[in-house]
Amino acid sequence: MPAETPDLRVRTWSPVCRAVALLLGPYAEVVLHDTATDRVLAIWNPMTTRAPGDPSLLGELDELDPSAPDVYGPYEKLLPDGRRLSSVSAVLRDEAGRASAVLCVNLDRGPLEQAAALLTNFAAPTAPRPEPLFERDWTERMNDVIGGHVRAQGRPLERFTREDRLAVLRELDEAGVFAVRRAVPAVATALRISRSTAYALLAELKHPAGPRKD
Amino acid sequence: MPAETPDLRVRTWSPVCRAVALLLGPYAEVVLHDTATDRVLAIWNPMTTRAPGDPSLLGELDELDPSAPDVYGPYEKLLPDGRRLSSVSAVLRDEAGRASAVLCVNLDRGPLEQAAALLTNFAAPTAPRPEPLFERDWTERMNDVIGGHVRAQGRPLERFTREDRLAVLRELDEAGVFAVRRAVPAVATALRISRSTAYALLAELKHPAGPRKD
DNA sequence: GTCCGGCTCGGACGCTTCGTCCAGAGGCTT
DNA sequence: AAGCCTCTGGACGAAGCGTCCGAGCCGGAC
Repeated sequence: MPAETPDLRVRTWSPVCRAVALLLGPYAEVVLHDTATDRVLAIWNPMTTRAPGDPSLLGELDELDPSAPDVYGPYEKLLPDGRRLSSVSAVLRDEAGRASAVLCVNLDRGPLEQAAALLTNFAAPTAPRPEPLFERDWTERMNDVIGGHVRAQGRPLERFTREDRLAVLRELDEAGVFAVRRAVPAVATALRISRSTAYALLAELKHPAGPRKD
Repeated sequence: MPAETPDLRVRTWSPVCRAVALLLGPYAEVVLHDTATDRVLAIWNPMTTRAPGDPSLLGELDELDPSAPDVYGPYEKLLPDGRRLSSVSAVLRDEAGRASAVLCVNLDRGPLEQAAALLTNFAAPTAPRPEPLFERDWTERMNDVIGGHVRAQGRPLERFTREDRLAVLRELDEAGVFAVRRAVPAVATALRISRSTAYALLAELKHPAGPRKD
């Protein structure tokens, strides 16, 4: 993606990144992270709006521990718009063996799962869903709830109605998500609304005597 | 399948049976049962060795009950060779409205399930999640952890040593409890220590190069 | 077109909570 | 007694929280 960058790491790994991005078509993004600054170095085929320079948000990969593995995953990630990703990460090292970057490949499993669901549901006996839905941290829960509504409404996040957002916030509130620090701004961002609007909608939930009319 | 039969029912329903058998390819069989004799009237695309005249083996469909539905299923059937079928049945009636035959369509779900498994397993996550983080009412969790240590140490809360408190705080921290608003003062109270001490101990956890000496 | 009501937005404000620091008060051992 | 360690309440700046306001952006009514 970047025209020409003076960064040696980008020049070194760019070909393989481009190749992977090309192979996995539109359903995978490839991200190169800077371990030192914890920011995005370069990104190919981005699925979100992340751009070089943005914070990476990937936890510390403990590259100081020599016994730590170089490759992680595949593990699951959830996007606010409901897409489910399979992600792998690799620690990239320079000639001296020092970790200098982290490569992440995020594959959208949505289309595959959709096809699989189509097949399993085709003429299937009406059976209860074996979905355990185990515990995750609140950020995952948030993406889960939002994604669930996206799928349920069949609407992309940008075309959510006011009621959709209210429903999402109600569910998250009942799940106790807003007891967590910094949860409100995070949810607002994920919902693509401003912090102000988020608080306004939340107030409306506790305060049904709002300006709403039916 | 049958060449020409004098049976009115077979002549009546044969076209739709042939059509369904054709549509569902090699993976479905269509069977027409005689309700009176409980025997196979005709069969298209058979998956087993059943032939016209064989006993139907289909359970009582209770066609005497006028409130019983006309269509059953889809329900699951198992074949001796392990194939899993999805089956639907329909009660067929003559002009007078009397049940005269039962149509069964048996679809082999095996190939579909195989394909579905292939898709779901493609690039599926194998690692759980690196984050064990928070969920469930944290106040309950807190009491749980503290109570566990009290029992494990056999010491009442007032006689806890510094290390005991450190251990409790470490466990709660790893459980992500302190991501919750107002959690630190609450834990401090529960541990019978001051807010200051709680923060001091927490700082010591993150900063093992503290004033501690051993 | 103009107006208007509803909604969202960013920015700003005051208040609460967070996390740190410090001086003092015990309680150990020596 | 002194020295050392730890806990404590109080105080502080920084950060986060929640509310409010004026400005823009529609979409419908006129």
